[in-house]
Amino acid sequence: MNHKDPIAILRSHNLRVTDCRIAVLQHFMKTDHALSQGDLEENYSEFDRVTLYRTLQNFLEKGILHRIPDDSGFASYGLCFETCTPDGHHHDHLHFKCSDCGHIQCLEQTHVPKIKLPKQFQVDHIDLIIEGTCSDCQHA
Amino acid sequence: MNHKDPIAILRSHNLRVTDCRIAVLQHFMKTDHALSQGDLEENYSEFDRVTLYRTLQNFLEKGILHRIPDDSGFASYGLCFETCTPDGHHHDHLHFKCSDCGHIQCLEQTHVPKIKLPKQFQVDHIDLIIEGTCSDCQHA
DNA sequence: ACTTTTATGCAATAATGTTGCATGAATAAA
DNA sequence: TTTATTCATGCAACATTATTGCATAAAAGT
Ligand SMILES: [Mn+2]
Ligand SMILES: [Mn+2]
Ligand SMILES: [Zn+2]
Ligand SMILES: [Zn+2]
Repeated sequence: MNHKDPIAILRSHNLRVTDCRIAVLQHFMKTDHALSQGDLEENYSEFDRVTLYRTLQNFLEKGILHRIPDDSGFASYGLCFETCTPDGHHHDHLHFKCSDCGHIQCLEQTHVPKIKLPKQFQVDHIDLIIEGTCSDCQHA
Repeated sequence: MNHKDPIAILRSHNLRVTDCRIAVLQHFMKTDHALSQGDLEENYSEFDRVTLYRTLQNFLEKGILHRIPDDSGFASYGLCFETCTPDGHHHDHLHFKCSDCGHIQCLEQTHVPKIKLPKQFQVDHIDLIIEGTCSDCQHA
C-alpha cells in the first residue's frame, strides 16, 4: 500500500475521493509511526473533529487502517498491508512501542513466532507488542 | 497471589483494608477473565464509581493488577503475579482474547518466545495477545 | 447539466476519565 | 480503650473523548 497514490487507494477501496481522506491518508503514508485521532486533529484543524473521526472509522472498515492494541487507553492506528480487505483484517505483525516518546510503529518484516496453546483455544491471529526504547530516544 | 486471602494481600501491599478493596479483589480472584471498570460498576453499585476507579488505580500502582492492552479502546485489568511490585510490573505472559464473547484471560503458563529485533531497538518487555475463540464459545 | 448518493460541519448527547474537597473510616499512638 | 493521625470515600464538578442526527455541500453516475 505504501507505494501507491492516495487517490488510487481510496478508489480501490470504494471510497469517494475527498480532501479530508486524501490528507489523512497522506499523513499516514509519510509518518513512520502510528497516529491517533488527536494527532490528526492537531495537524488538520481545517477539518471537523467528527469528520476526522469518521474518516478513521471508514478506513478501518475498508481495511486501509488497523487499530493498534495498547494499554494506554489511547487508540492509535496504522496502515494496513495488502492482506487486509473490507471482509477483515489479516495481520500477524509486530508493533514496537517506545516507552519514552510513546510512538508505536508497525514492523512488517520481523518474523512472528507460532504459539502453542492448549487445544481448547482456537487461535485466529496474534498481536505482538514489544515495548522498549526506540533509536531516537536511546541517547537522549 | 491467587491462593491468598484478600486481606493479607492488601496488607502486604501497604493498602488499608476497606470494604471496597476487599470486594474488588475478591471479584478478580474468583473471575477467570480480565475485568473493566464497567464490570465492577455493574456488580458493585454500593460503591461510587470514583471509588472503584481509584481502587483500580491503587491496585495498579501497588502491583496487584496490571492493565491489559487491547484494541477496543476499553481498558481492562488482570491480577498480577508474584513478580510485580510497586516499583514496576514485570510480566512476560500471554493474553488470550475471545473475539466472540470479548473475554480476555491471562495465560501464565505458556512460553513467551524471544523476538529478534533490529539492533536499533532496545527491548524491555513483550506483550502478546492471541485472538481467537474460547472453549465456551466454540460450540455456541 | 441533472440526479443520486455520500461526505461534511455543526450541534447535541453519551460515555469515560479525572480532580477537589468535606466527611467518615482505618490505623497508629497514647 | 480512647484519642490523634492518616487515608479512603462520596459527591459534585469538570475534562476529554466517543457517538449520533440532521441540514447542507460535494462527489460520482447518467
Ligand atoms: Mn500494525
Ligand atoms: Mn495478564
Ligand atoms: Zn522513542
Ligand atoms: Zn468466548
